[in-house]
Parts: sequence; C-alpha cells; structure tokens
Amino acid sequence: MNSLTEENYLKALFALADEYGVVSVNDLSRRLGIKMPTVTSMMKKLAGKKMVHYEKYKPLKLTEKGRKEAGLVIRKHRLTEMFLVQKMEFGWEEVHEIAEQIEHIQSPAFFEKMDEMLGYPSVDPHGSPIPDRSGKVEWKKFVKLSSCKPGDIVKLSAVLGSSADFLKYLNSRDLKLGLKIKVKSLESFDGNMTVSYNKRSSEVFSHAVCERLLVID
Amino acid sequence: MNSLTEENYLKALFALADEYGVVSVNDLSRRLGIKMPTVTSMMKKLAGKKMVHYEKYKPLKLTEKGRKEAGLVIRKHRLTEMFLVQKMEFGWEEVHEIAEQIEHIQSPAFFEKMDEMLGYPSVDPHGSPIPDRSGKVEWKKFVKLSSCKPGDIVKLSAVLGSSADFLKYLNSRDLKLGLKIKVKSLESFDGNMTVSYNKRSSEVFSHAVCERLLVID
DNA sequence: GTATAATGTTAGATCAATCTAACAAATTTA
DNA sequence: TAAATTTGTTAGATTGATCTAACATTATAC
Repeated sequence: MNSLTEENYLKALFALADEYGVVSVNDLSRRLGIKMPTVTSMMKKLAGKKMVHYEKYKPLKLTEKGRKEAGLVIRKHRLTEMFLVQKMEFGWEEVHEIAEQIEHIQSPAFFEKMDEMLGYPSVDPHGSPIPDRSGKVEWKKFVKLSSCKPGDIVKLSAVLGSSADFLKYLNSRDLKLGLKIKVKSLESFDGNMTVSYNKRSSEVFSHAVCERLLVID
Repeated sequence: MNSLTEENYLKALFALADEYGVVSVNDLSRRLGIKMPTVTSMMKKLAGKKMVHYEKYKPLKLTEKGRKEAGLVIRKHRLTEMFLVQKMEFGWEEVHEIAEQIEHIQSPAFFEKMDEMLGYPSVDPHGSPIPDRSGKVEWKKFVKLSSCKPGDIVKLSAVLGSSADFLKYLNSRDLKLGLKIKVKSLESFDGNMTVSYNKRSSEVFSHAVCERLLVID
C-alpha cells in the first residue's frame, strides 16, 4: 500500500510525463512544492518499491507498476470530480480541491458505486479521460484551439488545467464542453483569436486561453 | 487546524466520555490501539492547543473547544454515513470504515451539500444524533431493550456500535430502525429476551444484543 | 495498611517526510 | 573550452507520531 505522500508523487510523475514527456527531479520538485533533496530521497524509496526507475542524474521514469498505481489514483480523482459535478451539483471550478483529498480514500466499493451511479463515464468534467480499472488511460486526439485556422468549426472537448480562476473565466464566457466554436480570425502577432459560438458572435480569446482549450473537428 | 491524528484523539475522547463519563489514558490507549506514552504526549500537545484539560494522573477532559472540534468531526462522520446509505445505497454495516476516512476531508461546502441533499437529517443510519454546525449534540432519552419488561411495546430507535458483524446479525433478523418490538418474556438468569415484531412472532435475543438495542416507548 | 497490581510518566529510540548547507555533475554561455 | 549557471546528490538536522524500557504514582487485595 502506498502512503498518501507516495500517491502524490506518483500522480505528479504521471501528469508531468503526460505534459512534457521527460520528467526531472527539478520539475517534480517545483510541481509538488517540495525541495529537490526530498524528491531525490523519495525517488530512491519509490525505486525500492519498483514504482520508479531511478538512476542518478537521469530523467525520472515510472515503471509499469508505478504507472498503474498512478493511473488508479487519477481514476479515483476523476470519478470523484464527475460525481461532485453530476450528482452533487458542484461547478467544475469547485471540484479539484475536494477530489484531491477524496482520491486517497481506500475503498474500492466507494469508487465502484460512484462509477456505477455515473453510468461508467469515460471523461471527467474537464474532458480528461478516466483511467480504466487497470489504471490505463488514453487521450483522444484533441487539438488546441490555438492551432486552428479561421473558418474552422470545432467542438470544445476538454480544457487543460483545473485552476478555479481559469474555469471561472470560462464560465463568464458561457464556455462549456461540447460547444461548437467557429474561428473567425487570428491575430498573427499576439495569437489573439476571434471566435463565435451560441449567441456570442464575436468573442476574443488570448493565445494563453486558446492553448488550453482542446477541440476536435 | 488539527491533524488527522489529533482529530482521531479528539473523537475518541468525545466518544469515551459519552460511553463511560470519565476517560483515562488507558481507555484512550486501548480504544485507539496506541501505547500509553504516546497518548500522554498527545494529551500534552492537545492541552497546549486548549483542546484538553490535562493534569498528571487525572482523568482526561475535553475543553469546550475540544468538544466542539470533536463534535464537528463526528458531524462529518455521521453525515457521511447517512449520505452513503441514503444516496449511494450502501448497507448500514458497510459505511463506518468509509466514513472514518471521509470525516477528515477539509471542505465545508462538501458536507453542507450532503446535509442539504439529505434534508438536514438529525440522526445517522444507526440512530446516533448528528451534531449541529456548532458541534453540539444531544442524545434522545433512549432506553436499552435489555431494561424493558415483558408486555412492553417499544420502537427500535438506535443501535450501539458500528461493527459490521453486529449489524449483519441485525440484518439477518430483519431488524431495522423504527421497528415496533413487543417484549414477550425475559429469562432472569441469562438475560435472554424473547420478542416479536413484524412477521417474527418469537425471536430470542441475547442480553449482549439487548444491551445494544436502544428503544423508546 | 502494606504488598501487589494496574495505571501513568519520563527518557530516549525509530520512522517517514520534510528541510538546509555543502558539494558534485551536467548544461549553458561566453 | 573554460567559466558560470543550473540541476542533482549527500549529509545531517527537524518535526510529528509512534515505540520500548525504566521508573513513579495510584488503586486493589489481602
């Protein structure tokens, strides 16, 4: 059994590998807000448990076992987020902190019940895929809105990052998953994009925002 | 903020005071499965936080503040149990372990939402009262079935103890809260009681069981 | 009312998770 | 490529929660 602390390291390793491919001690240190020497020693510990391949000065890599454990924690996190939104009427900007705690609950039955009540969802409220019971997960082939061209009509399918501020910003623009968005124009010098959707015929999104909106054609 | 560990000590102190009136280091040690010296040092720590009145060799006593903190944890525990039973269809014998973990979640909104969805219940699935938002709780004037006399007709209103074994035993006899029970006879030498309820015209309960069934006339 | 047993405390060790300081390796820059 | 910067490791200290061993106090039993 992994400690809550170990679970958090595994989850962060998993997420960072997802985001950047290669993960350094420094990346993990900054992500977790924990000093590098502490990270190094935890990597040795997790290597001892066969969760991580650790070699001095080399990038960090989860083992198959570590990836599975991480996936299962993320599964619990995302099922919880879905449950909070679908069954308890929380907003998608409110659920991250709560799920961050509930993901560590040890009770297979509890999460099985959530899954069942939710009808075995494949994604969480932010469009992130929910790992299966073996911890495996696969992202759909999404594209960033920032890489779309004027004239494109796409469907908003996921958002990157779960900061309440960002999600509240999306709320203020009535942006929800599933929305059809039409790209009207793109400023080449700053990446600002003008789009239309629903009754909004001309909204401008910064490049930073467009980088975090994942769509499919 | 109290640590998870501190919360568990407070909760145990509260429960033991409820059960036995006076609480010793030894009681707490046995209840928590933690050695006495550890308990002593935690009492000093909690005394430093004004949660406990601690004097060497004297019985342990929660302060007003400690009682409130404990009550709030118990509130979260019992709301969770109710939620698991009412909203997630768990059996009353399955919820204790899960609630034992969820009670430590830090999110007022989460428990407020549960409370609201449940319609502000006053008791948990075992008939134990749910402390109010200020941590206060009052037991109704229940009586043990063991103290009833032949001819009495009473309503099962709460059960003492949350061990799965005991609750499964009650399930096997179709015992549920709210049931009308008629006392038919009582063996004076062993305390065995013969009762009737529903379609069961003659069930025998041991003294141990009758001690744990709380009823009102 | 003393001896024995039970309960409680003190002192000091251990373990997990964290830190800082000092040093070492790798990478970037000039 | 040599110097400077960044990144990573080692060593050792700290903190919270636990333990055992030894000792002290209180309660119980005869």
